[in-house]
Amino acid sequence: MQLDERKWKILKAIIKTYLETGEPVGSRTISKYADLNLSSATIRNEMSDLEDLGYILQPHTSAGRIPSDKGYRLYVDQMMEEKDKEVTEIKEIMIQKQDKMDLILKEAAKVLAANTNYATMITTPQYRRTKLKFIQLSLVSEEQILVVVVAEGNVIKNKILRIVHNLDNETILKLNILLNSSLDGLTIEEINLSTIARLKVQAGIHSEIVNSVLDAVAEAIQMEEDIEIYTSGATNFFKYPELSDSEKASELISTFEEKKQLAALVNERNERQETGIQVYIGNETPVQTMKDCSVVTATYDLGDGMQGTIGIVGPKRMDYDKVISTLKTLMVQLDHIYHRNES
Amino acid sequence: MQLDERKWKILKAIIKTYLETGEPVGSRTISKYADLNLSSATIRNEMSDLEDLGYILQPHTSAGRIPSDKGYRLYVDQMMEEKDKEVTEIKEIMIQKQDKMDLILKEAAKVLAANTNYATMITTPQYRRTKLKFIQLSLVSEEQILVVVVAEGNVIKNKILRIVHNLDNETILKLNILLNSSLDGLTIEEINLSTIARLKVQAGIHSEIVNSVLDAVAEAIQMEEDIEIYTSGATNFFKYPELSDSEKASELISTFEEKKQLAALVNERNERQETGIQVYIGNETPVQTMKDCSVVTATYDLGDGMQGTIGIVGPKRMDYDKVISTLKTLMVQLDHIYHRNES
DNA sequence: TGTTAGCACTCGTCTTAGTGGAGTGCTAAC
DNA sequence: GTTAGCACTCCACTAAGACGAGTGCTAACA
Repeated sequence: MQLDERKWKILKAIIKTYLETGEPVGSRTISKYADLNLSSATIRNEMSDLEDLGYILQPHTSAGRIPSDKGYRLYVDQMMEEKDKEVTEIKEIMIQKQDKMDLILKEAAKVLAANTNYATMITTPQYRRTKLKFIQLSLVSEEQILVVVVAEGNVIKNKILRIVHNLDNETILKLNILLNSSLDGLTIEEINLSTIARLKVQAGIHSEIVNSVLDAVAEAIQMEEDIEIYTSGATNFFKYPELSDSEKASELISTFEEKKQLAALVNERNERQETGIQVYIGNETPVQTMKDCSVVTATYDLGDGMQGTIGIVGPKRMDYDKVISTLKTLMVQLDHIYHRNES
Repeated sequence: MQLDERKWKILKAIIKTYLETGEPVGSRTISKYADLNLSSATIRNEMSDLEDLGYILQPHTSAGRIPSDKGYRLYVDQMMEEKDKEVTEIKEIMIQKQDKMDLILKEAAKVLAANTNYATMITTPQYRRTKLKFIQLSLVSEEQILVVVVAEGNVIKNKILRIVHNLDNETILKLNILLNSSLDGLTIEEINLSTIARLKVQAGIHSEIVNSVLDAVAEAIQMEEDIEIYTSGATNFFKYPELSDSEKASELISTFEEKKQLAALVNERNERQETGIQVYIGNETPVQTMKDCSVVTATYDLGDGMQGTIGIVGPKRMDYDKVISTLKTLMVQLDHIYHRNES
């Protein structure tokens, strides 16, 4: 059996109604739908078919129907196609004077949560294949030197090193020049053993410092350790009865608090490359605790190979339509903000 | 009427039992207590007195008694006196190789939450009256300079400035020397208008850069904006039936997620200077949403005027004994860790 | 052949009444 | 001053019943 025009309309009506009410929807409710003009009995027949096809299901006999994961999936896929061009507007995010991306991201998570009434997460961008831009050593006190590493995209890392033998400013200057001239513009993969060996020879008696500096460099460019995940609106789960019983809510909120588990969502790289938006419904999610939820993730791209992920977690009866539009808008905005700060 | 020895013993027994079970405790339960040897009837009489005195109360007729805020308060005050010298041991916090205080604090919040089964929060240290140690300007690209400000306690701030007219390295060097010689060792209060005016005169045509740099300095030393609060174990609220109904739990967890409201706890500076530990019971708390909870805060002090706050939020029937011991131990540990990293 | 009205049936939810038990306060005796 | 005993209170739990939303099926209609 195929999904004809009418069945699709009915399915859509069921899903939409369920999204609003959160309760199983019956045939009479759907029969009142304007552009159908069918009696409840007819609807019942069609619903029975839709159930056989696996798009909807009954929580128990004599209850209405609710969409199955398969039903949601169809709905979402269909919708993504329709929405693909259109990008709606949401209010400009309030950006405080701080030009720090971190704060903006935190704010974005908050705004998103407030707007959608779902739980949200956002990661700091990951600097894949980022190049070194600048290294600076300075003598802070007699036995401490400060290492500052700037990578492409103005990612800055500091490290304080303890040193054994005294260094004078002139030596530091020389080391600075040496380091910058040897390493400038290289990616982490390009700094290999031979580069390092050459560096050490040139550094002479200060080769141990080179080691420490390289550690700092590695730390600065290495993303793994440094990826932060900001979350907001975890308590929104309480707004949806199907998720708000103690046990489920506790699990979900814990997951959000822990953050580590959320990394799984980030790392699942988007198969849906075209739009960068990925929807996981129910069991499709890589995070087990979210099996009763739907998760929508979007990848934002700031150029220079910097990418981050935004995610929204809510009940399966999520307003997919709005969520996807909002995410798209946000991605565009992040892009703007970033490039405005840049120039 | 005064609290005689026997009443005090009974009150303690009631509170202890209630701390464990979380349910109103009746006279028979207490009568079984070893070192009392009284019948339930006698206990009932005493309990009636204790109720008149306001130390315990009945949720409803024919239920057992639970401690009132006043009862908890007496219990806690008494206990703090007893525990004042003793500092117990808990397992060493796992410190990863990172020598960053931030990570340690996050970890500390987690360990504390896991250990106590309450929700915990910890603030990054606030750098009051911190002195400037070092300023470094460097040319990163043609129109960007990097400002690095190091304050006492090795707090490092970075800022990227955009510049209009080209600067050569020599000018930068001069500015560096100028800035460091004028500002080194000063606190934020000591950098006043006359200092700034003098600086600008000396900087000549580059006085606008001085402005930007001073902004960065202010930002680096200013604590307000920069105080981070890490939280952990917010879902522990679910473990205590009296806090776990949707509404209360949601409010509490929101408060923890928001973090802003938590600042109120931090800012209430400890009246109890001697130990640095402060206990708020029920309505005593400055945060309204926690009126059904108890809050224990401790101030840790890393020297150099750097202080932070650790807090634990749980049900009123909190294991005050353990919490206070644990907090004390943690404070000592933070101190150790910090000074080990320092030297 | 597709659509519809009608009806019996199912099953979850809400309400109500009833029961059991934990705990108290009071009184009288030791 | 302490204790045993008893009547009383009130919550928590359970079972039974009423209600209603929704279904599936059948028969009639266009």
